[in-house]
Amino acid sequence: MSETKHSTRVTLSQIAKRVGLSSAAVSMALRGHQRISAATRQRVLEEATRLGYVYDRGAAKLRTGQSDTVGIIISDIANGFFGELVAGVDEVIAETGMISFLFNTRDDVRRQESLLIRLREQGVDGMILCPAPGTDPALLERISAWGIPTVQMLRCISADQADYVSADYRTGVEALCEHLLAIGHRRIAFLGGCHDHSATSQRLAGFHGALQRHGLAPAGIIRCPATRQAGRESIKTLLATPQPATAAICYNDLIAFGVLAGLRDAGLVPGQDFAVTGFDDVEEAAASWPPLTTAATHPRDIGQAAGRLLLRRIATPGAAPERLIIPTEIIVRSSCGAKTGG
Amino acid sequence: MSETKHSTRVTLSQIAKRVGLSSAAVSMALRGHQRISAATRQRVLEEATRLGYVYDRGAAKLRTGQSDTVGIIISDIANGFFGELVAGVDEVIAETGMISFLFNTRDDVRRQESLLIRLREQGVDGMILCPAPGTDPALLERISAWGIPTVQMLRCISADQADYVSADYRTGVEALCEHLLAIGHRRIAFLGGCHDHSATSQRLAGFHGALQRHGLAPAGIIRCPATRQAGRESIKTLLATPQPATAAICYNDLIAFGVLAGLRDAGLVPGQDFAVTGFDDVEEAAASWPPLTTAATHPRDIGQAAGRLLLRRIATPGAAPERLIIPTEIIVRSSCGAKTGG
DNA sequence: TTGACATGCTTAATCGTTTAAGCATACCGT
DNA sequence: ACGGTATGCTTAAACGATTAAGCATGTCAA
Repeated sequence: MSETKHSTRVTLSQIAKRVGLSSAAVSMALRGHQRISAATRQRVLEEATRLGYVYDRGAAKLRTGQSDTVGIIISDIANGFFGELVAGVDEVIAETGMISFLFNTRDDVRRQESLLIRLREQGVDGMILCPAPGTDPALLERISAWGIPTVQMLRCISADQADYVSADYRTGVEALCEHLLAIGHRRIAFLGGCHDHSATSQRLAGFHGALQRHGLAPAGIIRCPATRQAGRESIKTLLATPQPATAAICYNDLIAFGVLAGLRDAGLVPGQDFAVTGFDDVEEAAASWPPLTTAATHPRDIGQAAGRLLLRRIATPGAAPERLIIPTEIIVRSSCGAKTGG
Repeated sequence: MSETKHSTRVTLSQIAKRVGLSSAAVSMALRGHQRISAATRQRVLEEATRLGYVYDRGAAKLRTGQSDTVGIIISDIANGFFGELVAGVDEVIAETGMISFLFNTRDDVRRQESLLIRLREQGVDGMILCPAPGTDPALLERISAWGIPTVQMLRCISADQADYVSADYRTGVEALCEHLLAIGHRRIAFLGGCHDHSATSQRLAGFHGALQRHGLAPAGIIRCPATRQAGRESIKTLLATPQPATAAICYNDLIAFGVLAGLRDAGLVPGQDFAVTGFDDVEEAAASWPPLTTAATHPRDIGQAAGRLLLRRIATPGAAPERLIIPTEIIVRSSCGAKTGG
């Protein structure tokens, strides 16, 4: 309760002195090395807790080269979707006794760059990266030259050079589009995805694919940031066109929520006068007004998969890059509600 | 481009060898020590980048005892409110060249405990802690014995033992309650706050204070987790009571959103048949349906304040604990809309 | 009795950086 | 010419852990 002295760390050799051993023996005892007798081990453990010993991971890392630490770099913690994602990664990582540090680029490439440098200096054993839009295509080469095992998550710079885990954006958007077509819509727009990255282009591929199969053209593609506010403004722009769309497929749920608000601003009833779909199925989607038709992306599963892939990569750095696409399911709610006709 | 060798780190002494200096001189040169000539410094810098030198923070920490690292422990990254909060902390911390590691307890005390231990082993220079409900009251004593400067954020175990930054929950709820009273409500309930911690009790104090001033009693207090879903269910429980309330003050915006949905489930029009207020003013509050009356808590400001307080604490560990309460402002929107009468 | 081998430890080196102390050399005023 | 001081480095010892190699013992089979 009062034995600990401030400002001076308890070390292995202090324990060693008290129990009459070498610090090497103490180190082995604490880690359960089999060449140390059970009795000795017991004495060491007791003395360690008595003195208030704290393992110095920095010192250990210097010697072993392993930090038991991985970095997770994501673009936006404020987006609830990422909360689940990170929780998924963390479950898997924590199980092995490693710990995951979380960092937020806010989709700023410069910030991403400085975080990467910092992680490298810290000597993490691996990284999970959700690359910011505008990331230098050569980044993966650079990272691989650094020798840090890395998994790309949600967005990929190149799936040939590093592992990659994501949701099946293409098929998800395709299914949403098919649904809108099935209930009679012919003028469908796509909203969102302000930067070019894989997560955007895959969605657009699904969008175009579905339309082409029906011999239709997009009724508008408006790029905007993935925020509520941007969605709210985009829908106004869309409605101001000569022959406005009757339905919009949004980049994600956040934008869709904005669109719902924007429609009400314009005096329209979402789901009745205009159909809206989102993407991700965040918690709010079921409770919004009207409830949102969307594609569920299972962020926790994606996170877990990314974590497992990273662990595998750390264990066997040489293996060929893997690519894991987690299926999505569309969930029909009333935001795409009644068929509106043409 | 191809000079770097894998698996073998470039060190100070390698640079030293190439430029014909001691590793000590190289260390000083890289850090801009004034006793090293400009010419030497230049040569060292060039050789360092040529060899692809990477600073080893672990090794430096071992020697200096400083990690230039702080830990932020929060309860729920999935809550958008925390995103801003963390961004605020980070701005202030990053400015000094330090870096902040983010961790998520998910309001689990056991997880919080293991994170704290891990941060201690990592040797962070300081922590910002948003304690999980049910945290041992003796925790602050323990941490202070560890000698790690710590700032409590949003929730406090004890404001006498460590710095504390928070929003003015009491006054905020009081103002919301006064507003509801002013527009005619007499039966007002409080929803949310499932665990006992300061952030809950302060809100309840504001609630009771305002009611008592008008000689009224609460029309119900329902405890529930701070989630949309919980809000949606709580309002049903509330409406099922004999003489149901006509207005509800919710613990935070998330719960309020749930309540809005729950009211619609019950066939009521929120803001017209029943008044609802939230807390925090998250982005969604302005765009929800109906827009939410709430108290703005300025999470970014709180984060910045916490960051600054931590820096001060690291600089002067001996100073008396500070307590900083950031004011809130109520924002009236239509969710508490028309006076409903009694 | 002897060699082989297992057991339970110790010794000493090492990871990469920082820093106090020391040591030349040059420069300056007197 | 001489003490004093500033400049620009070097030497060597840390920081706290891990680990390869070594060294006493004890045990056991032949």
